[in-house]
Amino acid sequence: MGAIPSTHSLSPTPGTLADQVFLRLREAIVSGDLMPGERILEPALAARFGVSRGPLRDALARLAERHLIERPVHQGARVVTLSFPKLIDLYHAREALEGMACRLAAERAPEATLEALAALLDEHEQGAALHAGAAYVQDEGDLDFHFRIAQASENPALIPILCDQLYHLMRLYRRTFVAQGRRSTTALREHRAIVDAMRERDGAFAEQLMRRHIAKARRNIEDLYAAQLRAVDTGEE
Amino acid sequence: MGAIPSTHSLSPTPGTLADQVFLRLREAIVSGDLMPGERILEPALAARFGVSRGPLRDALARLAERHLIERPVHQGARVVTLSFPKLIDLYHAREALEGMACRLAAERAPEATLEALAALLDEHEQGAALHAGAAYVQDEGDLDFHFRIAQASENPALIPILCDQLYHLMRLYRRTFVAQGRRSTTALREHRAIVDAMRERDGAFAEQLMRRHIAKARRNIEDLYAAQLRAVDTGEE
DNA sequence: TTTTACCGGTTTGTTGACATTATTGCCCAG
DNA sequence: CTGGGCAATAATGTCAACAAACCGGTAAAA
Repeated sequence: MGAIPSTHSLSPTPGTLADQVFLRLREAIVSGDLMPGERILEPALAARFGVSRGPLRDALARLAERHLIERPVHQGARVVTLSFPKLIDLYHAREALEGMACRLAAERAPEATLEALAALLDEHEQGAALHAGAAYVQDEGDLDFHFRIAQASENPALIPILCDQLYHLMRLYRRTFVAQGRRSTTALREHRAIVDAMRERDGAFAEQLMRRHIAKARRNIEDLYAAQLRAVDTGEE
Repeated sequence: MGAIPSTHSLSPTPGTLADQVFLRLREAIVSGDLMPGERILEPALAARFGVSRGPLRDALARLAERHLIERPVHQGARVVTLSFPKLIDLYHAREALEGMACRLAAERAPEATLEALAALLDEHEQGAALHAGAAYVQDEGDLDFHFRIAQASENPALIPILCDQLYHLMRLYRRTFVAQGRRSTTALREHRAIVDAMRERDGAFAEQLMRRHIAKARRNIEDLYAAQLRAVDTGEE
């Protein structure tokens, strides 16, 4: 459920080799198969993917452009290293971009798209009722919701930034900073309010709701992190 | 004055060959040396830059990731084609991102940075008085102002998007859609108001002012474009 | 006359090999 | 025993050559 339907599942010719390597490598990074900070050896990876270093380097150049890897000169490539401040920075960017995406979607998106969004929230509600506490699928569902709103904005300047860059970084961070506990039910309510505003075509209000929603999530993470720091500071380990 | 101080002008080793080709090629595209929509022949460009196709393809992969060129499979690379709707989309993205950058800069940036911003506006005022009507330097100055605010946000998620992606696309569009007439003096006043709010550390207000400033510029362009369309429609040519 | 198939030339995507640079292990001095 | 310098090793950046795919023109067929 969810994930990225960007490639329309064309099996015979998924494009060039470099494209395939790019996709597989990105998935390997985001899914945690390659750990953050881990060194990437070109010969080893090329052999693992069964291609030469040419297409691999092409893919590495693209991934570096999307900040999923870092490539200091003559020192090879490393998976990007994560940090809490960077995660907070990400949330600030999301607040601005997804707020605007929400406004544009509310103003422009066809009725059917907004209906589909509402239907998606129904699914999430049932999913939450069924296997309650399955934080992973909840998180994926949350990202899926935001992902679809970005696409509904129909703004080709916003969509790539959100869907091709920030979205994957978020998935990477979620795997690492597992924190963010029981916010799913209240988050679902906020999602409802956002979609309601969009269906009323109130772009300004929808933007405000989305921004508050993301800011709330950010503050939640900041609090959890601060508490964690305090526990480590005063306590054991 | 102006331009991008990203590379700290290190003459001996400006990095790898691919880096140099990337920078030169980006400049060639943004400066109009390579026209929008123009096909890019790899052997020809490689010869022109005096390198092999390897580093060139590396640079092409990066430029494609930044949406400065398009690379359909097996059909070579073309400089991105411009359109008026895309420009409007850009302005929406800028409104969101630069608004947030402005808020963060107002809250975080050191006092000296804000003073430097005010000083920059003084320069712009004198420049406008001196060679009044030199639209080119005014535009460059305007971009420089926005560029510096992005950096003052100190948010490594926002800065690359604005400074490495949108900024260069803006330069490219300004060369093509030359319109935007006498908005420089009123724009300068708006810049002043923004910096004033920042110096008062009023992040929310600074964000609002920046967003209105960019939205105003967008509407100005939209009006000019609509008028231009009407003239073509009813008139000659 | 228009459409379609073909074919040569060109370009791209890919590969393997070469030179330069960083990293690792080792040896020796302190 | 520890730390610094040095050589061997391995990796990166780059280049030139190969194979598959596209483009244009030509000619045959409807």
